[in-house]
Amino acid sequence: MKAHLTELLAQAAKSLTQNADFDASNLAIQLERPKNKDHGDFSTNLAMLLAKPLRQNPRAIAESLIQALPTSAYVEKVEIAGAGFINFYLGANAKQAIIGLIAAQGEKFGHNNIGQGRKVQVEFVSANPTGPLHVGHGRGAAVGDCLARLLDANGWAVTREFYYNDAGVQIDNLTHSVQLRCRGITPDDPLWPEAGYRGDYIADVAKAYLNKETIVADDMSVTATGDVEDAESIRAFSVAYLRHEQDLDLRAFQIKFDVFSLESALYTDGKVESTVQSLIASGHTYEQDDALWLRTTDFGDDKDRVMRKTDGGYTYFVPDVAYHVDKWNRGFDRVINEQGADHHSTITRVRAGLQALNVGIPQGWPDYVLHQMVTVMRGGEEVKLSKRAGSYVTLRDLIEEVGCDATRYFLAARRADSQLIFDIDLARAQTNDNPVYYIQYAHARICSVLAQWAGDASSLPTVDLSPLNSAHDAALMQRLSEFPEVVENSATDLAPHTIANYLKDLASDLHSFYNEHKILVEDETTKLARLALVSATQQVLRNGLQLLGVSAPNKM
RNA sequence: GCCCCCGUAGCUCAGUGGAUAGAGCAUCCCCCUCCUAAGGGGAGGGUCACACGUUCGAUUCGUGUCGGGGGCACCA
Repeated sequence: MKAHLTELLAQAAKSLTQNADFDASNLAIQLERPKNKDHGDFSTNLAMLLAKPLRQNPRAIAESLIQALPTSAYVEKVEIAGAGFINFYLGANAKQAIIGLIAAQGEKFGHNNIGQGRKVQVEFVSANPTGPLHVGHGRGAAVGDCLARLLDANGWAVTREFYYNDAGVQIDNLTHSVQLRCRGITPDDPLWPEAGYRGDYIADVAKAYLNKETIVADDMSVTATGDVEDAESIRAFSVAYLRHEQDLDLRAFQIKFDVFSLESALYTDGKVESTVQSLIASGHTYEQDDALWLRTTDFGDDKDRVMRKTDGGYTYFVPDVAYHVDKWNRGFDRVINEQGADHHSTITRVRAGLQALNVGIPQGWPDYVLHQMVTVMRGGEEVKLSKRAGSYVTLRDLIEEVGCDATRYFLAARRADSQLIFDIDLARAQTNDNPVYYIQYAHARICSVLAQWAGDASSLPTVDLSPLNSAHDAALMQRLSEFPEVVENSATDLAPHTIANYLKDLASDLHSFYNEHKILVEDETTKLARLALVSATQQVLRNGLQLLGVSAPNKM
């Protein structure tokens, strides 16, 4: 419908400007849905945009545009309003058409092929295997998974990837902590190192290690030797144990990854070394103070960065650059890294490293979506501690307390770049305070009506829709027709929260409609038309909830 | 000190160049002889942090100030 109106306007603008020395063909025609119902179904500011080049006042231009507008079977009325807005009022037939479209497309309604099957990788969570996942990882998981679902719905071939650092200082600390626990030393002992991990789960790892258990994680399997002196065995076992813990966290959150990437593999495969050699060959490096530096200031950084430390080891961003070269070589047209905002400083360095290599990677590749911190509240107070992890709230605690659906919804329903307050009491509430239940309830209500009707739903797409002429009918149909635009914009902006907002609005329209109109009425034509409308609504609620990874229950 | 994000109703948050700035909660008032009241309708509540610019038009863009958070190591 939008494309249809855009075409009408383009033709009008063309005929209007053909005598002026101004080319209207490359004019970006903006068509929006007015917030105010009195401003029609669609509105354009085209006349205002043409005011300057044509040197006429906007209202006069609007007048001429309307005169030049080709006739359309869908447009009922066109009006000029305000400073020169042109408002379109659609006929009932145009609005009702959406019901047939939804029925025909089913679970594909709202999807498009903008991605054209191109490869995109979404890297998210990427927690180091040093403990259970916490709320912050949960936010990354909810946002990242939803991004992946959105891109999929927009025609991209999506790979979900989890990268973890299984080498380096943090893992040394982990190994040491487990080893101490094996020897019976606890965190309250004076011998316990400052950098050691203090959570109770470290004791669980130690116990399992001493029992010579075998751990099978999603991407590895390790059996403990039980030898307290064997640091290498402890390291491998601890990493596997905690990776497995994280697998369980992710399973509880219903998130699956296609690929797990290990930092250590970048070293063993020689990818780090070859990246370093390429960087040296690029001429963007130099030696100073016994260290090797990358001149990241050539690419917009505020100071150069050390690549190889005086002790011979590489700094963290070097394997990170190697990892992204690997992503590029794997043929991803697009890469989106979903991370906590505390990793913000890596962006410039990784991109600088990739540009320095000069292998054709576009500037600004890869994309980043950074999420801000999560604060968990219960009973009006901040929750800071958990039994398992000690110093932070774990994702699994949260899922166990409020459920997977509510946790996913709340963590994905806010803009990623805003700080998020997670109110446990609200997320648990089984009342209309809680947007998750509000949306799911709309779906369940429809299911209930359809079940009581007990008719053949496959006959609904072809029924006479003419009884759908009330304001509530129109509002609901309009909302349904917006879904494809929401799915597209949400992916373009990498903003999954707009899906959550849309669903809340859709549920609201459904509840209003439901309250105003009885569906299972005597009059057969009216009944079938309303059933067709709620059936279409049910489909869109499902499709939307699917994008969030939230269930659509038939009963509540 | 420098960099990034945020600052919108009492609270949690949408909106991000356009026409009277929205929702939910909270407060107050209505609606179940009726398909799930986990619902609906209505009222009150805002100098869109502040200032100056750009624009026909700024909550939205730019600069600065003030708040909140995060990052500024040869840690990751």
